[in-house]
Amino acid sequence: MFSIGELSKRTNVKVPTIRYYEVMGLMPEAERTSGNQRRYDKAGLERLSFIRHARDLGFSIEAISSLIELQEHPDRSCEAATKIATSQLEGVRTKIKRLRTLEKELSRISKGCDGEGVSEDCYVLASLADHNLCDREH
Amino acid sequence: MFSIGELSKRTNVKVPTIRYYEVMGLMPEAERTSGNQRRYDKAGLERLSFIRHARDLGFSIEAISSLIELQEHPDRSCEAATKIATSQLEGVRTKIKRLRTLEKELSRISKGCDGEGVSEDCYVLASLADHNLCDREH
DNA sequence: CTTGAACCTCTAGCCACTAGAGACATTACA
DNA sequence: TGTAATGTCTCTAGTGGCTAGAGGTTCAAG
Repeated sequence: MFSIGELSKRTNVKVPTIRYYEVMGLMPEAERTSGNQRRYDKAGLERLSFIRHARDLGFSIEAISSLIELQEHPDRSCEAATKIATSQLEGVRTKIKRLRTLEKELSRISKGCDGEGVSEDCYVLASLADHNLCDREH
Repeated sequence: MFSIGELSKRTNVKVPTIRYYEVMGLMPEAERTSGNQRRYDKAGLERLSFIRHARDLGFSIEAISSLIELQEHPDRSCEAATKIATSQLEGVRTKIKRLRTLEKELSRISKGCDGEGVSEDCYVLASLADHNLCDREH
């Protein structure tokens, strides 16, 4: 049995965040000492590691909620869990695509100003002011 | 002179968002009709297009604030504006890197379950539970 | 038994909006 | 000119995923 601070150290999740996960229903309500402090065991540690890992991979609290429910009702869980993971993957790929477009545009804009000294007409500002100067949609 | 709704249509920025930009100091306080409704002219339209475009490129409200200030004091604005754009570009590149790592990991995890039928041990859930199953850090 | 660190609950703040309530203004048409 | 529909006004509160701080209690070491 260990305290919330111990749990925090072992998982690299901050103390208030652990309490937040409890409020959100991701962490079960912890056992308490006579003085009302939370105590955790191995199960708590594993649960929090799971949450942490999933958050690191960008899963929302809601998605993690579903995944935890699936863990607890293992019939058919695999299919459903894969679906959640796949949709997460799709989201990530979409974000990457979008960011790549932004990257191209921003690097074009940033480079515009650099060397040559038409100093009273900033290319960065001009580009932002006029979408027509852009190479592509974003 | 046109209304906030007109401006909204022309820029694809929602009406409450325009008001929000005014509160945040990105949009100047608009002229008002005798009945207290906002009226805009070409300058307002251009300003909002600028903001919209910058937001689309992921600039924060704060960064846009700085860019607008630079627009209004054009001495040395180019250098400073380029700095802001470059830092934005850096941020975007960092995000892309991170997301690529996630993508690899998620696609590995999602594929784990698909075909073969070890149905009582879901690979998605197992992977999330145990970071050691991961290929790399994230 | 005392001290100091860790813990408790509660509230508010972050960003960039978005939604909704309830009241007033404008506009199109009869 | 009357009226009805639509647009606009301000204000407050909610979103997600935490984070910070106040003010108080409990625990563990010496």
